[in-house]
Amino acid sequence: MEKKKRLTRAFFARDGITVARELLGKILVHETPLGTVRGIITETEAYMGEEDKGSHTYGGRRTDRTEPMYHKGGTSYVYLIYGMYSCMNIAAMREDIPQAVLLRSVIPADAQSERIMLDLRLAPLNQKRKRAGKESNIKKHLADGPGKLCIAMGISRSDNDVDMTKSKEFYVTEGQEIRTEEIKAGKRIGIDYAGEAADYLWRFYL
DNA sequence: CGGCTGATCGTG
DNA sequence: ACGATCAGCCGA
Repeated sequence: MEKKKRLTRAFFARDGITVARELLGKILVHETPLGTVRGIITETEAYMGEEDKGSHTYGGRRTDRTEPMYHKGGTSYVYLIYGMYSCMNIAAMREDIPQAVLLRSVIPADAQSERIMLDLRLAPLNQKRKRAGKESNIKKHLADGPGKLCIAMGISRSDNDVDMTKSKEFYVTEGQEIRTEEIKAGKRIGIDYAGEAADYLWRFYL
């Protein structure tokens, strides 16, 4: 396993759009009970603080839930959505500036990660119904959505408000070089209520 | 592939 | 009440 450098505070202490673009190709690492999971980040969204109608912090909503967004760049923000899924974000900028990047999609960085992701993804489904044969379909959609990403990487609300520039279990490392022409931009997903902000091209993917 | 629906619960 | 969602199911 080649050694990759961990991303430092300086990386995250920039505006959310820059961090969102530059996180593409980087590797999210999480220590789980099943082993170390590494995912190459392939899709992100920027949430740009108190002026962004799409953001939880719009209008200065600094609450217990949104508090991690106000923390230093590199702080995790994991919240429960629709009562049953988690969404994983990393705060950008500095203390009191609540910009953040939603991680929407990763692909496994190695064979061990792929195996663990599959196990973690199958577990809840097996519980619901004794359905075999779903494996091939799950493999095609291992972590291609914010909820699926969290399940596949074993991320839950216990991973909220972690300083990812310091943690030994939860951090981001350098990955593969991405040329700017490989980065595509689109509208953010699932924020139709956000008025004109729903049309901003703040979603980035490879 | 695109569209629709039920599931489920912490937060404000 | 309401989601920064997902799986399952339907029809084309």
